[in-house]
Amino acid sequence: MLSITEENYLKSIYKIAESDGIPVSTNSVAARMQTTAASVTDMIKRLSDKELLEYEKYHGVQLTEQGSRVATQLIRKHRLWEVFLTDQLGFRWDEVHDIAEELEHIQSPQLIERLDRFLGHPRFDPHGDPIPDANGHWEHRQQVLLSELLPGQAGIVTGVNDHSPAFLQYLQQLGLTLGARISLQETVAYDQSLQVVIEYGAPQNLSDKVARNLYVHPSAE
Amino acid sequence: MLSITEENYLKSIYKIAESDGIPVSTNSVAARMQTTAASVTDMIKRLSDKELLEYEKYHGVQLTEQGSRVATQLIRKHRLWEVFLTDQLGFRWDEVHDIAEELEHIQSPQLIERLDRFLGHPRFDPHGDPIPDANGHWEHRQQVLLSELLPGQAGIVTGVNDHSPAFLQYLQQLGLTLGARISLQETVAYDQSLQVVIEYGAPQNLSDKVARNLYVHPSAE
DNA sequence: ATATTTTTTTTGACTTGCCTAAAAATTTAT
DNA sequence: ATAAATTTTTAGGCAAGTCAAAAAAAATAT
Ligand SMILES: [Mn+2]
Ligand SMILES: [Mn+2]
Ligand SMILES: [Mn+2]
Ligand SMILES: [Mn+2]
Repeated sequence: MLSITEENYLKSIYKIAESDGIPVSTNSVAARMQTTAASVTDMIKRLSDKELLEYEKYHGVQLTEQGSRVATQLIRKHRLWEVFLTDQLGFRWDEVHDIAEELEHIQSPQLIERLDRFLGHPRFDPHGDPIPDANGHWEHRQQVLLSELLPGQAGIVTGVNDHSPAFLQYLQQLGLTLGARISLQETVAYDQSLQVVIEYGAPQNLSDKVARNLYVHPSAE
Repeated sequence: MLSITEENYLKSIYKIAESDGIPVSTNSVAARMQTTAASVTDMIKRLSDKELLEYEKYHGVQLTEQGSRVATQLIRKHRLWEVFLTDQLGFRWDEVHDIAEELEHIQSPQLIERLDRFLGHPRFDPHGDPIPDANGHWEHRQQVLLSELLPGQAGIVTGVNDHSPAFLQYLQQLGLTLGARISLQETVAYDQSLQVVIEYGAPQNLSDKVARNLYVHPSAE
């Protein structure tokens, strides 16, 4: 059985590999885990001994099949609990991450399968992220960053790139929650900001920072 | 913030004090926690430093106000999660203890208050044990052990003294779940076993061991 | 090609939580 | 009251996980 710490390392390495590619560097893990490179080297050796990752000194790590499976199951648990927290307990989407960060470590395959059934086998979490099934597979949704839309195009909000409470709260305030419709009128050359219409409201301006952190499913316009 | 281990010690000490009285001995804690007396002495010192209990060398410990509060809130969380697992996820009463043993350590007062509301503010857990409220108070129910009933008396099952899966499964099989009616016909002097009628069925014999581990609310006959 | 900077590993040390074995204190029996 | 048994503490040590500082390797700049 793995410790909570070991599980968190595996999940971090998995996510870094997903976004930055492999191999995963010691420093990138240290940054994400808010710890030191020395601690990471230490843990990497232990996880390597347990055959959860492959480690070549000075050249980073790569999860093994087994390590990947642990990571995706953690992600499955994390996202299912997030659905529970929002849909059943009424938490807002910006409040659930930290709690799910703890709940994901509860050890009971039975619990998670029953929770999944209870929730109606949701395929996406409250932030639009896909929920892996018991075999580690998930649905890939066609989506692009808002910043990639062309003027005149519209889209349905499907997810976020930045999961910080600050960003999520701001989106909520703008009405840019999952499923909301947004259409792009024009881009402002000066600062890459966008002129958009949210749910047929009054036109307004969104920064490029917002646009680069919001996923939409392009729809007809 | 307390570690999971520290929390488990506090809960154990609280429960021992509840059943055996104070002060709580080092050995009794070691037995309940399945560890050694040396480890307990070690932890006791740490908890004493944190003012969660009062410790007099060689004379056992006693929880402080603060230590008691931590313990009752853990019990509250444990029992609320047990209700969730049985009522919402469909677990049997003999399956929930170990999972709740982990869930009780999730750190989020908001979570537990929302869970409580979601469950409809239950006052008893699936084993008939009372659930402390946010202030650490709970309802005291009038109940006696089945072994204390007199021949001719009847009662409604309200709880168990032994929480082991084996006992709970056996009770289930007998139909002796919470709310079931049981009437005592006579006691057998030879082995203290009881001749009983469960829910108006055929008379049958129950060992004194069962009788000493089942709580009933005496009712008219 | 060499020097400089950055990244990674090693070393030594600390805390938490655990253990066994030995010593000390307390309780029980005689 | 003393001896024996039991309980508790102390001592010394181990594994996990952490850190700061020093050393080594790799990457980058000149
Ligand atoms: Mn986590
Ligand atoms: Mn999420
Ligand atoms: Mn516990
Ligand atoms: Mn219970």
